[in-house]
Amino acid sequence: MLELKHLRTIVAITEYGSLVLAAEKLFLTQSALSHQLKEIESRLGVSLFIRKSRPVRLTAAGERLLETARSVLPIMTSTERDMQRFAGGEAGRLHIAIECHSCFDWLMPAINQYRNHWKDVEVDLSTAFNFVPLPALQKGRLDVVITSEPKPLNGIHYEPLFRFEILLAVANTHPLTQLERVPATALRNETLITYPVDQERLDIFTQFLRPADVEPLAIRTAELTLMMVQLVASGRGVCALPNWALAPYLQGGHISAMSLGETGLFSTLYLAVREEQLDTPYVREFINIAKETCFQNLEGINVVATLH
Amino acid sequence: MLELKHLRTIVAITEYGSLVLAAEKLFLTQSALSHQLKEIESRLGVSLFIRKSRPVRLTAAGERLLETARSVLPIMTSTERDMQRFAGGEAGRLHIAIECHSCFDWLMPAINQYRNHWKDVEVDLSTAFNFVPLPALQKGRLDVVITSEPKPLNGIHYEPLFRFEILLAVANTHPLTQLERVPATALRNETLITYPVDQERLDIFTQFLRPADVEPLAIRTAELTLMMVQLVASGRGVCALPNWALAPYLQGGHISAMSLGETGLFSTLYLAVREEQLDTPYVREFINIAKETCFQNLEGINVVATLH
DNA sequence: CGTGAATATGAATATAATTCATTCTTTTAC
DNA sequence: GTAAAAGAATGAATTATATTCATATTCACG
Repeated sequence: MLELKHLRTIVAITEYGSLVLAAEKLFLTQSALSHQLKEIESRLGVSLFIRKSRPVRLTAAGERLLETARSVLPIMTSTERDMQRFAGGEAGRLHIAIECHSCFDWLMPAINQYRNHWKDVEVDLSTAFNFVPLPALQKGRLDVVITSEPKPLNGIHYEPLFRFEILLAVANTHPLTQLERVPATALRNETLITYPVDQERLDIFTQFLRPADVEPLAIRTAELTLMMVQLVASGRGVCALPNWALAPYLQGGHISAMSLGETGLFSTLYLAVREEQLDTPYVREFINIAKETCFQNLEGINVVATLH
Repeated sequence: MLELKHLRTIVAITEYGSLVLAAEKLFLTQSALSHQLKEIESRLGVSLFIRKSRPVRLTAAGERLLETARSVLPIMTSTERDMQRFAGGEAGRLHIAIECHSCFDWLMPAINQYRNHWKDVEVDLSTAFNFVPLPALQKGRLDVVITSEPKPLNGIHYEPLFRFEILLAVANTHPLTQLERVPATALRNETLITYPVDQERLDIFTQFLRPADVEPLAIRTAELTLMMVQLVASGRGVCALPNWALAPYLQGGHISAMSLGETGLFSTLYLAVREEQLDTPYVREFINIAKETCFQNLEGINVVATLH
């Protein structure tokens, strides 16, 4: 019934005091305004202006409508401004999911830095361990997925972040430290400590143990990298971790990192986004910051990583 | 650009989860809604819903728009409800002007009583002594005028309230109290006390002194009836007042009230409104309450009034 | 991978808004 | 008080916008 058009009309007429002037400001003819006013007055069953006087004056009902206009129109203006932000890619939603558990370590600082510059972007990070993140990305429930398995999917773009080696962490006192490289078979006698996620998602299984048809002696899980490292240090098992996740703990001297297999077990981390979002400024910028942060975190790590 | 229609659409779609259902609730076809949505999305340059999923889900921009809808639509609803009140004559404006100075005495209680039952009517009382009230009534700047001169005017209805006598108040000790009735000429030797308004508006001049071509010895003014009475009581002049205004002061025994001229000076008080408003409930009711209040105030006064 | 339900699309139609040309009303200035 | 000027209202014609109908396309789910 009532439309914003009418509110704008009411405001213009009261502000300029005549239909002629108001019409001009609204880029309409006086006739259009007169028709419009007549129409809404008859629909509402009230008269809004007293035209017998110049400048035209509001009736009581008109005053009430003006009051509404004054509270509603600014809201609409600011809404439209926000829409422009969304349209211009300055504002948006960034629901991020990580498949790779240790990614927290470098992603959190990246997100914090990003937030400082993109206040109008609603960032949300979920550890997507109980749903499949890539279809969710496709359907728009997610906006960014950090993954090491770039399954080709319609409309999904994978941005490579960095290549890293998955190393086996063992206690310094462990007999395995005597070897140059660790073969899959060596794990038959070890307790393997992993994050509490599906084995499908762990490269150590999919890329290393399964191809060699090896099962470790036992498997136990830990939530945090630190916990895993402590378990390893106290000789209760071994664990496979990305070089960059392991690096800080190697200084302590309690654990060693060793390459897996003949060639080492390597993987690449990708940042997946929908192709349509690739040129959106706020997404583009997130990708840039993510990459930068990776480089900073990886500086000097490769050296450590190849040590054991 | 944005219209309320769009806000209503957003709300309906999020509420019902599909265009089909939402369209039904909005009394539109699914096609209409799809076109509308597409249109506004392209105008804003953002997409508002993700249609690839069922139920359809809001994008970040859509969320923002929904937030606006939730704050704006209730305002509009309550505005429309108020418009209905205005249309139904339950709400309105009652700017009242009194030409007759002593009318305060009975009008104030009337207004107070009226206000209790008509909360949505904005009542305003102005003592219109520096502008001509009837043209203002015609043009809608006023809504009610209390006057004793029912000048026939286009579109103005005069509702008679009551007939009253204008009496001359004199001190009990005054020689005039010896006369049966006071002729105009008797005022040649008197100081006449009046309200501080134009003589045109005072019946004592227009109906009594001027026709007899008499000017009083002196004229002085007082704002309030009480002050006039006190001046009269202390012998500093005489004054002409409506019988009902004078009545309360006659008990005191310091002043007397006397008829003017051979037949007495009578006048009728009218309540003037615009004809178009005559059937509006809130105006009609004001007229009724005004009349009732008059009757109550006048009960028993006629007796006193004819005394001196 | 097919089926049913939902959404999108294009052309036709219906509705609503706007303009043009003119008349009626109010204000102002003489 | 009246005429001129400015503003507002009106009606018909026009234009723009919204809606529908018929149909194609897409998506969810088995």
